[in-house]
Amino acid sequence: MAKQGRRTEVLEAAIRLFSARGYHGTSVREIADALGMGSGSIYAHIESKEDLLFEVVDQAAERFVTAVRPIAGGPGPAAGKLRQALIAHAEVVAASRDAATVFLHEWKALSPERRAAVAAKRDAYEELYAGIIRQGVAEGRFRAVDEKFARLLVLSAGNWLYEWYDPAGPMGPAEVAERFADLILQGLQRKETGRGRPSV
Amino acid sequence: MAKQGRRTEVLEAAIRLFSARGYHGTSVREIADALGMGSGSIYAHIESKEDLLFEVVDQAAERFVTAVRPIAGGPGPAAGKLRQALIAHAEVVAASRDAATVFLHEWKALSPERRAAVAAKRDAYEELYAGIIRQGVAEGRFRAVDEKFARLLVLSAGNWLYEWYDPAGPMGPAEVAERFADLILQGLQRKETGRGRPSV
DNA sequence: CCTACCGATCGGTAGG
DNA sequence: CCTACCGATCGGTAGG
Repeated sequence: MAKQGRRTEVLEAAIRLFSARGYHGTSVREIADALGMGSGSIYAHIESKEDLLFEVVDQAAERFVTAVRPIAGGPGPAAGKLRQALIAHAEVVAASRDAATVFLHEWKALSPERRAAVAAKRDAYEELYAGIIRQGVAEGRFRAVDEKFARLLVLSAGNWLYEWYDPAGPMGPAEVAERFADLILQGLQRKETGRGRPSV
Repeated sequence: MAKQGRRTEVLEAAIRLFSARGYHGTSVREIADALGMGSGSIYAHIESKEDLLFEVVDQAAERFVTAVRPIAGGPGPAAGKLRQALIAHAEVVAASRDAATVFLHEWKALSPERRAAVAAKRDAYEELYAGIIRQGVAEGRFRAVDEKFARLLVLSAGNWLYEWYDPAGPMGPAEVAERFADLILQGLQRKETGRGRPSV
């Protein structure tokens, strides 16, 4: 418990520092300093700096997949699933914003094999959204849009959250997600404007 | 011309390397190597590594603002401007993807003063989109959505482009931008589905 | 633009 | 978890 707890503290310090300064911009000494340790002592808890990065990135990827998978595979119409998936995504960002930042920003610093492992998880995550969109089109509730672009629009909004969302701010993650979901589902343009084709 | 051309080569090498490995992950020696120079010789062209980063980031920011400002300030309905702005944005990414990556990824590595200068340009850029959206709402062509979220949705799609868009791929930047614009303007959901409120 | 070099810092190890 | 230390590499400078 003590050793396990200390290891968690090392992870948490790494998340904070990697998020703020980047992987290459953070030294092992800085992580050790944050815990009041000597710079060599940290190797009692980790094997290498890159192991630490992988653990942070992989855990973050896992959190997203775990949160959204049951929604995508669950019952109900696609629009509701899309809304719930976005809420779940935003909640993960709100709860682990620094880890999400490291996941999205620093995976390139991993070795090729580990990068591939993370890419596989990210692909699996994106496929959850693709499935929801295909379902909506198949149900006839969504327009027959290109699935790839609909998925990219949703993921762009979700993935960009870490850049601007402040968990300490006035708006909760669910509220933020609902607004994006409304916009994505209903569009920016008024429906009754113009007759037939949209004005531009 | 010779010296000026060489300096441009230094910038271009820095863009490529900063984009691929990050600012802190790239050494001055690697940039010099890419140009077949000794590691000290690069200081005949630049004053410091951070100066180099600032120049790359600032130039990229300038490209986006320059491309979109005339559209936002020009004539015509908001929907058309939004479409044109997204196309212009995608064209900048297509033409300078690595520079856009450095701009969006590495600005945190700048000194506080320079970071503030870049943030000001980024804010000005975002304001261009805010203006277009306000215009659309004022015209009655856009739904009375929260301007902030509409702007964030557009910018998220645009800013995430550098992560997945391949300029060498089959789809041109204008085509990509048009698809996003259609989705954002019209929404994912069919209009005639359900009566009254959307199904979820 | 080169050669030669600077002090500082890097990730990591040894031995306790 | 500490102290002491390793070779390698860092950004940058001097003198030509």
